Amino acid sequence: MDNDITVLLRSRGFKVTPQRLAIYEVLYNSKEHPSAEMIFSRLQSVYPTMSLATVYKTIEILREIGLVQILNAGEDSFRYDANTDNHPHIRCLICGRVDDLEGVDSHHFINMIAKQTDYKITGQQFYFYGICPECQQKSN
Amino acid sequence: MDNDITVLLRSRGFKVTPQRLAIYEVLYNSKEHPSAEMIFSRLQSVYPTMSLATVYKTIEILREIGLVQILNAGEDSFRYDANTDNHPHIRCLICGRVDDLEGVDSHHFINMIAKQTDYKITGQQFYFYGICPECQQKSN
DNA sequence: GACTTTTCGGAAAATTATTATCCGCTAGTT
DNA sequence: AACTAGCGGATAATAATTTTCCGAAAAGTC
Ligand SMILES: [Mn+2]
Ligand SMILES: [Mn+2]
Ligand SMILES: [Zn+2]
Ligand SMILES: [Zn+2]
Repeated sequence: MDNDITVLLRSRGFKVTPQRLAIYEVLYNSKEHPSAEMIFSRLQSVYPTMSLATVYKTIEILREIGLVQILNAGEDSFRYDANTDNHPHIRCLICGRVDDLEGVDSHHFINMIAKQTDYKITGQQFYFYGICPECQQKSN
Repeated sequence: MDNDITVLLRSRGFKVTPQRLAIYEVLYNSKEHPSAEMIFSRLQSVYPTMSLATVYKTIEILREIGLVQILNAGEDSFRYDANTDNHPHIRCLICGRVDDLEGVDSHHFINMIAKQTDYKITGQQFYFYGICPECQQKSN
């Protein structure tokens, strides 16, 4: 994985830097769809001088080379995901966590839509919201 | 319709003003899911002194009383819709227009998701992107 | 390894959609 | 007509993201 990103960056004319590797590693090892701020603070101890702008600039490069996707879960900031497969997400309206919706096959639904529109569909995002298991328990 | 909103506003303790009626009317008579800025400039000629802040404040009230829904089509600003049914939207990546996807039945898909997650689902947004018929023609 | 070129990271300022504040004014009630 | 809670407009504030600028670091060349 560390090799994948190194090769990819270089082949696309981007330099390989510790910051870029570190930011990707946070995303790659996380299932919580961190925001720029979350990535930034997670790396504070390792890279105390890192700028938030570096996080944003790096994410844009990672998106460009196809290593991350940008999620808009209806919050005031974006979330980022190293899983670039198009998969649906769900956000808890109480604690704010954003999770994957596992094991969902959207193909049938998407094909149905494609047949009913004159648009040429190139992508889609499905966002659900609700209450996560933990928050359901707490409210009982 | 003009009566509906008047009654609704008053019954919820909001005053009925020309600006509020005008903003709702723009949304009600539009199929293009205008942003705050679009609503604002459409009303410039009729209400030259209207503030953009008034548009935002009014939209929030309209949302609160259930007359509009807020759409996040992945742009840098929100879109607003007087059709408060939960229905999918599609945005053209070339010209930027946001359209309804008509005649789509999402119930089966949503029920399938609901069965596969431990979340209690309370809502969802389906957002597609692609190329609209007009832009497809132009690129030929 | 030294030299050169190109791109980068960090700090700071800029941008921009949206929200908050403040105050004279208006809608709705009596 | 008078009263008052809520409003509209101007303006400032907020906050996520983007841009700018420059010394520094990475990759290519010898
Ligand atoms: Mn995900
Ligand atoms: Mn719509
Ligand atoms: Zn929760
Ligand atoms: Zn188009």
